[in-house]
Amino acid sequence: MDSSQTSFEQLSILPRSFYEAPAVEVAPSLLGMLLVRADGDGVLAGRIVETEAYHQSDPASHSYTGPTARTESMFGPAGHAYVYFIYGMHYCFNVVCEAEGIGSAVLIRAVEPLVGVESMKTRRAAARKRTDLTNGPAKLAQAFEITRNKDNGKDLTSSDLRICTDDSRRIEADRIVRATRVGITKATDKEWRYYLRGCPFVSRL
DNA sequence: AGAGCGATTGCCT
DNA sequence: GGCAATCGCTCTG
Repeated sequence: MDSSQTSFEQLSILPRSFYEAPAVEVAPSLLGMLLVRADGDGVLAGRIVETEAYHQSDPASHSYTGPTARTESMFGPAGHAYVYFIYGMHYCFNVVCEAEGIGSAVLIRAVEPLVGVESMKTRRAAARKRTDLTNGPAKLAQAFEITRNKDNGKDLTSSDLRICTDDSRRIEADRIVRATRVGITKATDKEWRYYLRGCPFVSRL
């Protein structure tokens, strides 16, 4: 897709009602939306191209065994961030879904880098190509400087970390691929991963 | 109190 | 394609 045509003056932040739905519905709806970090250091933006849904009834989900100190924000109100630390070195970013008290979220697995690419490169030393900048959950967290301390629990409708819509670019339903999730060992049969067909910024085909 | 593990990544063969 | 890195959280004793 041609990213240079994006007009950031037309962006509007997704309302909380967008997230107050089952994660399996929010996950494909998020494809094509823009993840934006806008703080004192400048603006970073990327188009969401790959997501995964997680739910309380799902053995692969962090919320499966009920709320803990680690997963508290996943049970919080919709439209907030759930950021977790994994493998001793990586952060992953989720958006919380459904009503407060229900452990439901969508993992953002990949975005197409659009704005602040040079800034992202300074944090992603291992990335040799633009497609390696944000094609994985921990990679995009590093590129957008998303950490648990800084961002866990943040309200995505009213903070420096936002998800916006760009109305002119609705994703056609036949461009969305549904597949099994990546990296999990339980409930591997569930097809709760969604990505844009043929998109080079997806973590894995 | 301590062992084991994980919604990953990058380097090596 | 295989595997080490690295540590907070969870579970067990």
